[in-house]
Amino acid sequence: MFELDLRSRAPMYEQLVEKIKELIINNVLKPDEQLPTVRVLAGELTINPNTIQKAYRELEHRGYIYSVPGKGSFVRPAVPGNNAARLRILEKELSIIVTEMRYLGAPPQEIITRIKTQLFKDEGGNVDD
Amino acid sequence: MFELDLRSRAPMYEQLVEKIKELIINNVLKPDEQLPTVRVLAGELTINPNTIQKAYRELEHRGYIYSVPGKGSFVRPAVPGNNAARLRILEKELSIIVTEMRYLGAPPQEIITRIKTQLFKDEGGNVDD
Amino acid sequence: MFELDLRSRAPMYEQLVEKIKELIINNVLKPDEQLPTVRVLAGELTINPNTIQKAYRELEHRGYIYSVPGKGSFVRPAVPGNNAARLRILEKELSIIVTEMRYLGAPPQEIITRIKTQLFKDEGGNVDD
Amino acid sequence: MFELDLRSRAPMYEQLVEKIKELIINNVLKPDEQLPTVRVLAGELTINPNTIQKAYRELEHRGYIYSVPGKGSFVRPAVPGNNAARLRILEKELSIIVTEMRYLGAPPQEIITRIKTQLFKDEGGNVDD
DNA sequence: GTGGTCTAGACCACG
DNA sequence: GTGGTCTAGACCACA
Repeated sequence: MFELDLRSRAPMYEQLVEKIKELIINNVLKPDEQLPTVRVLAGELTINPNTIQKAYRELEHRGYIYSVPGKGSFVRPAVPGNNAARLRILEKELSIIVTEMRYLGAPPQEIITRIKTQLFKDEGGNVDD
Repeated sequence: MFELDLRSRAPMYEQLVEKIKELIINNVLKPDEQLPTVRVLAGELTINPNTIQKAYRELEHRGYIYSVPGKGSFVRPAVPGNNAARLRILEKELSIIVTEMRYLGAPPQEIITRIKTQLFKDEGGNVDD
Repeated sequence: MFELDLRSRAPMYEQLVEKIKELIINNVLKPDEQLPTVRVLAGELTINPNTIQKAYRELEHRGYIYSVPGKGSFVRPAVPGNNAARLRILEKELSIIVTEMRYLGAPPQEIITRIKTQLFKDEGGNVDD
Repeated sequence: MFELDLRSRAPMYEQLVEKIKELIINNVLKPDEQLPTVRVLAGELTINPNTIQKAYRELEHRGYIYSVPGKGSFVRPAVPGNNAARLRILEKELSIIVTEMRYLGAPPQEIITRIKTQLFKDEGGNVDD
């Protein structure tokens, strides 16, 4: 289910957080769906349960999941408000990346097209301006 | 000139690398312009010269500056091409960010407009004089 | 295991880099094999751990090893391709050396034979034209 | 006449030594031909005369030129004996380079061809002594 | 006076 | 116990 890069400089719990966050964002893990338990996931990935625990705690702290003691961890449904702060950060990161791509010689039109494709990819095909 | 976040979990040399890279990309630091010397910058930021040197060395490895022993460190002019690998990484990062922004409820059209404005803001005029 | 020349003008970390690179290239250190830990090697060579770390970091930058924080450093398996730049440098160096050998009076045929023997020594022994 | 790379990490006097050695080896500078005086060369390259001086001293030490006080520096004719030590070093360097090229995926036959071309490139031409 | 190397010793995140 | 970060302070080659 998850593929971790043992060679990566990024700590494993961090990789786990990103992977799960991606699954939630891409709607692979549906709202209120239960995540694998710490023990099960630790068994599948053959890594320390503490590492899973840490990743789940981090995800909870960032608002992507919620834990019910004695039951498990579940995907927290997205709430379209209260994300202003996170969005500001993402906008800044996006801006930095775009600037660097341009600096490295990527054609601006190509960058735009790529973003559009990403934004509208499963919406019905309106990629026009 | 530079502001470092001492509380951040990112190491100081890494923060320095990102800051300087940004200045180069945004053409604040011009090609072949000399960077502050290791000792001067260490003095200004009141951190150890070795930390500055590590940041400069990293920037040199990544191709953004070059160091001439006994003279100083200078901005390496960008060479279009041979950046394919780096661009691929950036494209992936961009994809992930855009997906998350969409998930958090950011209006797609607004994202596009923002990027366009940024990309074409100094389209007509050359940035350096 | 490693012998460093303290009198050499080449910095110790650079000598280490070359030595280890040679061991990897000659398959003495196998792919994914763990290198001695920074502290162990520092102990054996009676030099500062930071010097070892610098060498390891340099090897990582050059793509010969990878480091997993908390686990150790390992030989990165060679990936054919993407080495064009490095190969161009080596070809130029080879050209310069051969030219000097010829200038110093080394018999050309002897040079060829030596290289052939080396290249095909573990391939079946075809040393013919 | 000479092109120095100011960006290179190699010290300028070292670059000078290599460049002049190459000219001698390739017979561009003939035996007993006079080299430019320190002052003239310093003027042409717009670098410090001390740097030229150091390069010439190094070349003399390595046996490629000889200096006549009050007259200038001259190319020392190659003596096909007494080069055994230098040749052994070059053979070792050659061996290392070939091994790395092979490791990086260069076809052995191509390496051989390259060396042969280099060795015999002006075989039929003038070998006057 | 510059960048570069090296040492000695401390602390931290990670698994 | 690992690699990684940072400090404080020393010495060297180079131009």
